Amino acid sequence: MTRETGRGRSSTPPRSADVAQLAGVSQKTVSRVFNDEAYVSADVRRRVLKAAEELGYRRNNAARALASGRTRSIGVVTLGTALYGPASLLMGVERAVRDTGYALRVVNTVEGDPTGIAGAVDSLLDQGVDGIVISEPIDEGGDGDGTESSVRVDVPVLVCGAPPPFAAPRVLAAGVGAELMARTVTEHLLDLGHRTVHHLAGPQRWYAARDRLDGWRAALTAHGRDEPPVVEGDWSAASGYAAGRELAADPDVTAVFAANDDMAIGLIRALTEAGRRVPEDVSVVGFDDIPVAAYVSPPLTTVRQPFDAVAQEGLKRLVHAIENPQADPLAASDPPVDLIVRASTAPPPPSNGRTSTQH
Amino acid sequence: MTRETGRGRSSTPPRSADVAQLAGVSQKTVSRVFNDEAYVSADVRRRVLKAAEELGYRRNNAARALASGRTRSIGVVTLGTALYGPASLLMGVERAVRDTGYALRVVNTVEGDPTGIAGAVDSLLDQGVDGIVISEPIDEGGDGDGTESSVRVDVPVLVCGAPPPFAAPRVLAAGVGAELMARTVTEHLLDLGHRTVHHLAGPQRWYAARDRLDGWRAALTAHGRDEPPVVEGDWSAASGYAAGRELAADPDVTAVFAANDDMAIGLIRALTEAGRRVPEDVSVVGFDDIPVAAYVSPPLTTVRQPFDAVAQEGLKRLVHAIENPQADPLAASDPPVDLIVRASTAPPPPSNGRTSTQH
DNA sequence: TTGAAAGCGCTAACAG
DNA sequence: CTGTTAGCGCTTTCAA
Repeated sequence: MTRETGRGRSSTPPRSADVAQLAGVSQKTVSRVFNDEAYVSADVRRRVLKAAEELGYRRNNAARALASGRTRSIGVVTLGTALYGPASLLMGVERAVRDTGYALRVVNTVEGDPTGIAGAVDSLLDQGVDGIVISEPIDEGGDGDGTESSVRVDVPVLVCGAPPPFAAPRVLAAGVGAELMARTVTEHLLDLGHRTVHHLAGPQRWYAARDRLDGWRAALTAHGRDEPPVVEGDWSAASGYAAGRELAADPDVTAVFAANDDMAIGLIRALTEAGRRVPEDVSVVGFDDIPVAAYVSPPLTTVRQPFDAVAQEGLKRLVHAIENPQADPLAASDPPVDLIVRASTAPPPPSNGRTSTQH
Repeated sequence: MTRETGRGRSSTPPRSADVAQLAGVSQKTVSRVFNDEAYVSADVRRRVLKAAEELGYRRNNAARALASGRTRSIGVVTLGTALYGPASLLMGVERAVRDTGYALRVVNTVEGDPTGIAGAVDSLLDQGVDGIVISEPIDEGGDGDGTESSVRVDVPVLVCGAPPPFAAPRVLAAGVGAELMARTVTEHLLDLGHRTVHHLAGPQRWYAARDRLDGWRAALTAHGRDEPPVVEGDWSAASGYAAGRELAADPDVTAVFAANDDMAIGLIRALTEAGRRVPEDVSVVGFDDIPVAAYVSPPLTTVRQPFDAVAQEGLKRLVHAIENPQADPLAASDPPVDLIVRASTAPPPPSNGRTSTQH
């Protein structure tokens, strides 16, 4: 266990004290230089940097965390799917976290784990993170079973598009704008002259799915239209296909808003197979703008979510909450809506709809 | 800064010493219990656990890392895309890491960062990880510019499907089986009677793209067929579309192997628009089996990569290397191939190919 | 089977 | 502008 006090290839990595010795300053001064603190003369700074370079010094984060009580890391809870939306959001979060200078730790909610998100948060807390992002919250229906209350979360939590899933003292909600987008696509369909719009929803445990449903409902209500029964899928193209077979049988269906592109594509396939043309007989819009959306047949009308912008703003607010525990949280702004009209939407067939533009 | 020595709501979280005091044992004994060390009587263990529970004790990982020199975390370098393949692999890695009991840290290679993967690795090293996974290596062409040599990587590195991108003493290569899969799909096309197979490749900086190209080439060579010029895309459906316009003009093209499904879909659209039917005139196969692959028109023949299996085995080997620095690395096994034949492939049109099955 | 002592490498107060 | 002195909460020896 001998540590060579001088330089030279030792088996253990160099410490700040080694750098200090080589630079002829105190250890604290090395710390100052690496933390960009004020009050270090340019000359000393240079000498320290040079010594550090020479030794190949890098700060020990464990020691930093222990001494300061902060890990400078943020944990994100994901759902462990490669679905385009969640995956894009995760990438946005990564970029945003990196911009803030924090490190990123990732935990999935485990498949069969009954503790779900709470369990994932717990494991993040075990690791010692300064803040938590729940990128794709789902409602685990845990009211009353105690799961929620057992975890004491004392770091700020950012939840993307949902109310707090458990009691934490400092929760920030990041609006992802899904509701407004859903409203917009529904209105796009209404504007084309459709009497009403059907909705192929995502699984309602997901808040992302609920937001879209809410937006759809709001649009119909605002325009005084009938609200047809909701069909619920599971985000998969297969479930969209299944729903499509049902909907194809109903001649009243002239417009469908699917909660994601995958389902929309399955839906279109089922409609087509049933002899209902898209968009001549039935208009379909999706959600997400997955990479192939413009190249399927027909090219899909859809909306694109501003994942990067949402993640960036959310993280700015989270970091603010971390670093200013007492201050009021920063306000959130509404992300922009990006409706992409392609060829899967059109006016309803003349036989079926009055062509009146009822505005 | 007073810390209440007893229990009670203190502002600072409880330490192992607090637990020890409450349980009436030494602090070291608490440590023993939480590390599942031998030589702790059942009675003591019980008491310690109870005290810990009561206090809401959780181990401080920073302190553990500092004292033991291990962070019990693994870092993964990703490319920051939501492409289905990379995203799926990342999710597989997360699951696999969690199974090993390590924590996961994620870093993207930054868009405009010239240091690329080396920079990402460096930042992981800064954070102090025990091992590194490079999930989607690309060739950054950095030979001679010194980028590679400057980083001293002293932890084991697992690279998925590529030779080591830089000199690190302990590098493991995880075969993802892409080459074999590419061979298999190419042979599938040959078996259908196509005289040769064109390849729409991915960007050749990606090793994943090179593997597929190699497999394609190997199949053609093994069967003594002509090797048509390679068209290179960028994974996007748009690039597949562009390539498709080119290929559609060439009547000799009867079968195309696209390096991913997105490009295949773009390609099919271009072919269709040019009047060449898929699969009657041209067969197309993709790669990845993205969620919508079965629902586009025509349903796409493709291969599915065993991301979870690859990640699991890779991580087992990485952890082995971390925990047994001296031992020989574990051997890798070949992942299985899962060819999914759907409706985008068929025998070549009679006008164009001799219908001989040349085996 | 248990405990005491000694750090791990850094930051946080204070002095100068 | 720079240095000194204490810890942060664990794991690691080494004893008992």
